This record gives sequence, structure tokens and C-alpha cells, in this order.
Amino acid sequence: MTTYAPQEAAARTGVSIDTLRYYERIGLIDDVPRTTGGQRVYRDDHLNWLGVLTCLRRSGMPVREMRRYAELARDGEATEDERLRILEEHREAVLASMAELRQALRVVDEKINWYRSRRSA
Amino acid sequence: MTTYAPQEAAARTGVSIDTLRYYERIGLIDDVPRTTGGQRVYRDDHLNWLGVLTCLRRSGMPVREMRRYAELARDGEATEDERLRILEEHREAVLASMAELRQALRVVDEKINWYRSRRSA
DNA sequence: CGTTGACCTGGAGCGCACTCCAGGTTGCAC
DNA sequence: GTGCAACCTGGAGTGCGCTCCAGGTCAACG
Repeated sequence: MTTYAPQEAAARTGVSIDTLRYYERIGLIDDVPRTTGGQRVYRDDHLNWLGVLTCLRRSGMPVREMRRYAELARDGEATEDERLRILEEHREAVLASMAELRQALRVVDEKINWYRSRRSA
Repeated sequence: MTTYAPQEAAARTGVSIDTLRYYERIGLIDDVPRTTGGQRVYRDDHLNWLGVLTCLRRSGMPVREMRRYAELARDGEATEDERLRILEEHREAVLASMAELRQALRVVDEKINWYRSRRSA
């Protein structure tokens, strides 16, 4: 069973060590096992879970909601419907963001073309 | 020449009155003309400029950079190349965000399907 | 002329998501 | 066993983009 020191876990997830601790403190990650001396030891399932978190985070889910999701995940199968609902809602939010970006892109492209045509004139 | 009181300007741009003042204070908007009593009077060109700002803002341009852009715009034609450069750079940033969202969406969709298949099982 | 709601200013406060720090401990390498 | 980097904790600090507030002024209406 592969294990990872904090630095290694940070490198593999793209999340800083401080943020790893922060995520643990606020309950986004379950308490991470320790060495006898108290140093954290991450495992593959931690990294996988962190992968899910960063995906949600990067797509704009607020930490508050990720927390709710994490909490439900901790509570087992009975919460699967609720978790599905959260993801479906998030999916809509992501689609909305994408639509907003697409629209902004159109405007930006227009302006870019305007500047370019000015330059070549 | 149509004019707009702050409330009206806010309503038409989707930007709060406080934010309008804030944008002016930090130099995103030129000093807005006033009544003799000192109350702001917005005009169509203000609203149009605010449209550009909100578009840039919503697509993730940091205020710092919008400020730079506004500053250049104030300085006239000579800065058009630089403004074009900023927009081209922003365009790339927007495309990158969209790509990130698309990728997140794929993961979210996968998880949604997983939950759905569990439910129907 | 009085009322009332919109507006003014400067500055403080807020929520978010980290990030950094001091002062101390651990653990591996030599 | 000594050195030294990596790690620990609790708590303070940061940057961003607003948002709110107190205490006062303005403007349109009846």
C-alpha cells in the first residue's frame, strides 16, 4: 500500500501542504493517519479524493458546498441521493459558467478584431 | 442625450451603486459628471463602458488588469497595440478556463452517472 | 417650505480561500 | 548521536472584490 509524505501528496495533487492541512481542518478531508511521531501519511484514496475536490473547486464549487458533499460522503450510502442532487446542481452551475465565458469570448473577439482592423488600416 | 441617475445606471448595467462608485474610485471609470449639487449623472457611453467591464470581469479578468486596460483607454490611440495585447492574453485565459470547466464537467458527469446507476440498481 | 427618498463621502467591514508564521518536534542520513 | 530538512500546531495575516455604514446633502413633489 503506497503512502505519501505531505510534500509528495502536495506534489501529486497540485494542492499546497498548507491547503492540505486547511482542507483537513475544515473537514474536506477525513483525519489523515499519522506516524507515531504525529506526521501525516497520505494514501491513494486520499489522493483520489483530493482529485475530486480539486475538480469541484476548479469548476467553481464553493468550499462550503464541498464541505457538505464531504460530510455526506462520510455518512455512507444513505446520502447518495443527496450527493447526486448536489452534483446535478453543480453541473448546471458549470454549464452556466461556460455559457457566460462563451458570451464574454464573443465580445472579446469582437474587440480584438476591431483593434486589429484599426492597426492594419 | 439620455442621462441616468445612479440607480438607473445600476439597474441597466447589473452593477450595484456601491460598485459603480468603487469602480470610479479605483479608476475603472473616468470621473462621472455631476449635477450642480454633486450627484452623478451617467450617460450612454458610461453604460457601454460598464458593459465592457462586466464582460471582462465575469470572464475572470482581475480588477488590477482591467484598471490597466482602462488607464490605456484613457490615454488614447497610441495605446491600442497594448490594449490589443491585453485582450489577446485575456482571450487565452478565457479559453483556458473553458477547457478547465469542460474537463471538470466530464468528471462530474461521470460521477453523476455512477450515482444514477447505483440508484437504479 | 417641508418632507422624503435618493444621493454624497470617507472609511470600516466582510466573506472567501487560502497562506504564512513562530516556536517547537520528528525522522532520516551520515 | 548529530545535523538538518521536513513536519507539527494554533493562530494571525493576506488579497480580492466588493458591501455597508454614519452622518450629512440634494432634488422633486405637493
